[in-house]
Amino acid sequence: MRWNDIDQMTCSLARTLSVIGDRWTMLILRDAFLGVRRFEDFEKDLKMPRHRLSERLRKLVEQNALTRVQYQTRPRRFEYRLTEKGVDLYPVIVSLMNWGDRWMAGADGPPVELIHRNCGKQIVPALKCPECDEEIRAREMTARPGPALRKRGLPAYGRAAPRPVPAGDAAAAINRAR
Amino acid sequence: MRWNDIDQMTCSLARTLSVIGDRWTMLILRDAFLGVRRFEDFEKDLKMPRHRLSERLRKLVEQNALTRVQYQTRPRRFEYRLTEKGVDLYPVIVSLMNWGDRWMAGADGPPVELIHRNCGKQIVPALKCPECDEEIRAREMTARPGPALRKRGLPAYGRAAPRPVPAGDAAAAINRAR
DNA sequence: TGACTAAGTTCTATTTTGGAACTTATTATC
DNA sequence: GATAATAAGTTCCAAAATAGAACTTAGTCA
Repeated sequence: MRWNDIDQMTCSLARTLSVIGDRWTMLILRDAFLGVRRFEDFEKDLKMPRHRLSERLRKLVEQNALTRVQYQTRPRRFEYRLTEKGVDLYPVIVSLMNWGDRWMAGADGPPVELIHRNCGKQIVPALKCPECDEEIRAREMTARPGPALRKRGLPAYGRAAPRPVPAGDAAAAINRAR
Repeated sequence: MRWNDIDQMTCSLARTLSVIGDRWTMLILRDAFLGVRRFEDFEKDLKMPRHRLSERLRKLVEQNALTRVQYQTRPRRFEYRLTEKGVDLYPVIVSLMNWGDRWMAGADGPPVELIHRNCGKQIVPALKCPECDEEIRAREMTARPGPALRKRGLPAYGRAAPRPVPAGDAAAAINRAR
C-alpha cells in the first residue's frame, strides 16, 4: 500500500497520520505550540531542510491546521499560526511528550515541564473517562464499530477474535492471559 | 539533520518519534491494542510490505514496546505482545483517533467507538489536569525547562519570546492576540 | 509426493528525504 | 549608488527509505 492511499483507510488513526504522520510535521507543531510562527525560526530550531519545511507548512495550511498570515507588507512576509483544528492536536503532542518523559528520558529527567495556568501547578496531563472520571487504562477499553462501519455492514475490528490455540501447547495458558 | 540523529534532540517528543514516528509503527500498535499478535494478521490487516513489517516489529521489540513470544514449538512460531511500555502508548493512539474522529471523519461519522468497561459507556477520553481536574486546553498550558535542561543551563524553550513587531503594522494587533 | 501455513528474507524499482546553493523583494550600510 | 543583510522561499541532486513481488525455511496434512 502506498502512503498516499492511507487516508482512504476507514480508520481515524490512519487519517490523522495522513496529515501529521511524517518525519517532521509533529515537531513543527510542537514548535508552533511553543509560540514559533516564522519560517526562519522553525528552520533554525529544527535544523530541517528548508524545502521540506516549506512543503510541510504548505501541507498543514492546506489541511487547515495552520493559517498563513501576512505580518508585514514591504517586503511581504508571512507567518504560520495554529487554527482551531491545529490547536486541537495538543493532546497528541502532550501524550507523545508524556511517553517520552516516562520511557525515553535520560538520567537527568524530562527536558520540559508543563504548567497548568488554571491551578498554577506543574502537571502530567492524563486521559480520563468523561463519564466516571476514572483514569483510562488500555485494558479497560473496548473498541466497537462506530456509525461509519455499521452503515457499511463491514466486519470492522473483528480481527481480535480469539484464535484456536493448539491444545496442550505450552503457550496456551499465557495466551489466554494477556 | 538525519532521522537517525533525532533521538539525540533533548526533546521527549523527538525521542518518542524516534521509536514510533514512521509510516507504519503507529498502525501496528493500533492493531496490537485491538488484539492482533501474529505476523500474518498484521500483514493481512495493514496490507503493508512484509519486509517493512518484519523490520518494524523487530525495532519495537528492541525498544521493548513489544515482546516476541513463542506460541508453538514445531515449527517454532512467535507472536508479538504489548509490554508495559507498549501499553503505555494507549493515550497516544487514543488522542490520534479522537482527532481523526473530530476533524477527518466522513459524513458517516467515526469508524470506531470506544467503550469504557468500568462504566459501560461509550466515551471520548480526554486529557485532564490531575490537580484541578479541568480538561486541558493548549492555551492554558505553559512549558518551562525541566530538570534535564535546567541542569545543562540551556536556553531551553526561549524561542517563544515575543518579537518586536514593526510599529503601526496592520498585523500587530492580530499578532498580540493569538 | 505435493500442497499448505506461518514467519520471515531478498531483490529491485520508485518515492521521499537531506544538504547545499540559488532567488526575490526590500531595507540598511558604506 | 553599490554592497550587504534579512526573511521566506525554490531548485537541484545524491542518499536513504519504502513498496511489491518472489523466494526461503521448517514443519504438518492429504
